[in-house]
Amino acid sequence: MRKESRLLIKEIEDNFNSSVGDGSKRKIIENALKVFSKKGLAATRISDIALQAGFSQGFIYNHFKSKDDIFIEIVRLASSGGEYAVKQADKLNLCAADKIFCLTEAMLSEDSLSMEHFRLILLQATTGEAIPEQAIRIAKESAPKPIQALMKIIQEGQVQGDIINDDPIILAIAYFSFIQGLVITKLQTRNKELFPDAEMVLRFMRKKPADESI
Amino acid sequence: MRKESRLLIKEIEDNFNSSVGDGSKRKIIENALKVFSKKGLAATRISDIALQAGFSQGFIYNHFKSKDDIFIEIVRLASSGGEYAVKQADKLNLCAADKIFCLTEAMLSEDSLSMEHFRLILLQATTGEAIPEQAIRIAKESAPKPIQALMKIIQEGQVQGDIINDDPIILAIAYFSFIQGLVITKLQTRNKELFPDAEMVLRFMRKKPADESI
DNA sequence: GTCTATATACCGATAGAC
DNA sequence: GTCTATCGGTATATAGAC
Repeated sequence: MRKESRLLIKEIEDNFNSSVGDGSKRKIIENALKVFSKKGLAATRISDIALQAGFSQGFIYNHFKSKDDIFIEIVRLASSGGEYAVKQADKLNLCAADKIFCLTEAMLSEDSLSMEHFRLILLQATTGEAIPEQAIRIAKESAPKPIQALMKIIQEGQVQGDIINDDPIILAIAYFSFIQGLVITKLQTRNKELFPDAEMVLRFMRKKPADESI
Repeated sequence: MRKESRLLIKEIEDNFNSSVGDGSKRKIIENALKVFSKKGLAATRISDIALQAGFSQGFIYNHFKSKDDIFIEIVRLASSGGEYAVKQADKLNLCAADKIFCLTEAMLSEDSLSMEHFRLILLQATTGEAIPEQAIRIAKESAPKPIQALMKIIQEGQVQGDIINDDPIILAIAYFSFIQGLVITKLQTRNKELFPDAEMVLRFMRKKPADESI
């Protein structure tokens, strides 16, 4: 993995850590994130979260009004995370194609745990119907932002001649769909060897397969 | 869309229709499929299914032992569907790359409704934890089958010189991940114009971008 | 600040009517 | 074959103890 990718991962995790607050509330959110991403909103019990966080069931209600309330808070966090990752990638001192390469390595990395959970939460928030109205609204409103940010990098890459001259929006949508699917697959199989790398992923938008030495 | 893709869609839908049985039980399954794929197992109420199917709540229990029982039945149907689609694509009288092209068009088509729902159900069955043990087992056991079937076509394409000489398993995994992600994106946005086509999707495994006229 | 105990409501499943 | 009524279990959220 490139050193810039590692930097990116660290920045993403740091951003998560600083967004999530402190004290008991932080503990609740961190653990709720894990449980929600595994079981989904409807199937997780407040007692699951409490147990995982090391508190009693009733204690959760000192910090949150309801289960939905916790979920909405997490969706809010997750919604800002995606855009942040792309923006940080854009700040790297690399050509556009390499910025996207590092973003991809970061997003597919085993170490981007918060990223992985976030994508699952947003998945639930946008595909499910048994989700608080407010969570759906937040997720839908923020969905275009990472796409917009990536579009900008893609256009830069098209000018530089590394990226295919298709509609940048469609390329960006294809990109995040691919990443989404890969994260899900990784979660399902937990097989680290038989897994596509960033090089393969980016081939669908690269003009020349660059140099086929992997 | 190619005519072979339309044929494929028809075969997939027919296969679904003939697998699902008849009478009231069929009505329950068809409607449970819709509700489950939207809300997830935990969040759907038996009454949701009953309402959607036009029956009373208690009537469901004349045909199924429990809510889990319905879900397991659907997972069973979904599990056979994916492999069937790939096998049918393989029977098309085309070169390997074109078989995969048609498979892709079929899977991304608006008309492959059963396919879309199936993927969502399998997604739940493999990523969720609050899922009946039997459903997880069925889903996990069947997961490698479409991959195996696609691998065979990919290898054929590599011999024919149309597909990149990467590990066929990894290419197949990447392919289904991509499709999975795209189906989810399509469901989230419902925007038919700004959407990648089969040509773009397949670029990551094509040796030559063939002829770049789209 | 944290836990225990409880009320309130809801849902899955059953039993029995038509 | 289909529906209505109901029981029992379980989870959320509250209230009050320590």
